[in-house]
Amino acid sequence: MKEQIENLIKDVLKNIGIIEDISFNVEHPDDFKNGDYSTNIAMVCAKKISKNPRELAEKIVEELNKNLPKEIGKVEVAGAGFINFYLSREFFTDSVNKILEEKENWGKSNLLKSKKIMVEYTDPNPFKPFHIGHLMTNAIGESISRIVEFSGAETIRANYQGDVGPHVAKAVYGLMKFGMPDKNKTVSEQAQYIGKCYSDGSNLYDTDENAKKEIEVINKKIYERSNEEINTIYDYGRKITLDAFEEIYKLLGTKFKDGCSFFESVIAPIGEKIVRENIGKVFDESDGAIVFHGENYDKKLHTRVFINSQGLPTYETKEIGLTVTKFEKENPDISIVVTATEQAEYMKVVQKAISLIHPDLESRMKHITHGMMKFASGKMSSRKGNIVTGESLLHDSMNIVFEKVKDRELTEIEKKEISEIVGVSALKYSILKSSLGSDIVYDFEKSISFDGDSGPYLQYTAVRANSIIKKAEEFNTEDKNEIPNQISDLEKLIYQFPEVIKNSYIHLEPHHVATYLTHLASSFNSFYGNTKILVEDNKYAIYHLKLIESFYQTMKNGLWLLGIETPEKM
RNA sequence: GCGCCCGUAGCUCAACGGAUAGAGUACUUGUCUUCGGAACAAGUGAUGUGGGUUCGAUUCCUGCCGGGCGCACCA
Repeated sequence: MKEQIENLIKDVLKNIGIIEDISFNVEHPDDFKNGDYSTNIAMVCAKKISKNPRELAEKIVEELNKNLPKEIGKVEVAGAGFINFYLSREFFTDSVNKILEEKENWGKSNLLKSKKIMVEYTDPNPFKPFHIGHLMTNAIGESISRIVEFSGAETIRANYQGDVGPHVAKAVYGLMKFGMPDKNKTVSEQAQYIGKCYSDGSNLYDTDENAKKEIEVINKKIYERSNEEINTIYDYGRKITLDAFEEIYKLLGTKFKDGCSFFESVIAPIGEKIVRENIGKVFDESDGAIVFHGENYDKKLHTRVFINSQGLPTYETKEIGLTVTKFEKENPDISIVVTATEQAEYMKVVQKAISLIHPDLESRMKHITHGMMKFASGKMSSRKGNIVTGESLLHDSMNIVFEKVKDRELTEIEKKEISEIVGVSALKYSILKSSLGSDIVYDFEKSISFDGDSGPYLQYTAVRANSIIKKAEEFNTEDKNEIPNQISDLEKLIYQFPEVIKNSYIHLEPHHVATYLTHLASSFNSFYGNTKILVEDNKYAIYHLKLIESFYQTMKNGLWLLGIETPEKM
């Protein structure tokens, strides 16, 4: 529709003798009383041809009115020279029908057709807890994956996990000292125990000289796989913690592509080889280490160490190995990496180094970053008094939802499913509702309050819509097939869904979808609160039901883009 | 010190350079013998600060103030 209006305007400009190539906007005004679309063309042109913008606007409208397509009801001049387009009843009725036809495909586009996009996100480390940062990165990465997928791209979900290095040695040391986890306990409990061994081992490393020495020996043996006992402990701990991550991914709705869970143990030697091959070309020796002088290429970059003076590869080198491996394995058109902002500057340097070795990759690497999660209440401990991890936050959220639905008329299985779906939604929405730039403040109480600006509110609104659709099956709609002349705000919002997704993709910002859905839900609730549908004297019942159904479909598809499921009831 | 990001109602967040800066929450008031009240309707309340560019600036440039992150052998 937007393109159609743009073309109409271009034709008119030609007709009235303005052939200049001028860039102008066609957008949705904030207020529906200013039309469904609006353009600033007259104001942009007026100056160039030194004319009064309002007069020019009048003239353009006069031309437009000569040949108005059926989708446009009327065109008006307003304000300083805006031209406002009001869409017709026919347009809205058609778009409702279109949504009902397209169903789960409603909102999909071909914007990224035949493009392959890899998204790497989450990146937790085996032997360590799944913390809140991982939860954030996962929510954002999953949503971005779904947005590009909906835009027609072949999407590859990838994950990168540090399964070797000092943190692993500390955990293995802890396991040797305090004993292996109880195999009768759940995977999650065993993983928590291993996480505790890591943190205890880490403390000893800092405070106890002997422990430090032992851990360094263990670290070396893990790399070499030279000690039977250590290998057994390592293999078991790695498996348990990875299995625990899988359980979390399942709850969060993430499935990484087979073969695209990359591990540091495999990646590190690949990176090291590349760096060593490029010493003297890209990398230099300095104080016994191999470094990259970023500032030689761009004043805003800095120097980073790629191989330390003991000859060991650093994270920078591994990143090179990872990037090259990704492109060799899947050859994506674009490779997106999602991490916290603290890695922003580091990544710029690494990507510069990579693009010197592989110039063709420069424009295909994208890094998007997000802030940290802070807590409104200041309480950093979970309900059980432990440090809040991503996993504990998730379970606390689900438990609170469970308490809320405890007394409802639902089966135990339904209650459990609902707590999972709604608990995840509360967290994800809190993360995804803001733009990615700065830190977010997480208010635990607010996110599960179910009011207004929350994931559960959106789900609740969808459930209400679904409920009335179900109820309508037993309602006699005969002779209730008139179409109202008046166009509701709900209709004016609903057809914009594909444009919102496009906008979200262009900026790689999921919050546009979240903001839109909240606006949409409030518009639905307003419609619902003011319109009696299943009553005998509603001659518009059939159309109203269609409208509600198209709302439900839009909300469901929109929530999916945020990685949130829509429950049947709650 | 240098670089990157950010300062919007009491609080948490929106606003492709456009119209009267929108929501939620909190507070005040009203609606309803509910097609799921976890609702609807109304009111109060904001662009850190000084310049500049523009027909038009929360948005772009710049000075200052205030926060976050990063700046060589951690990941």
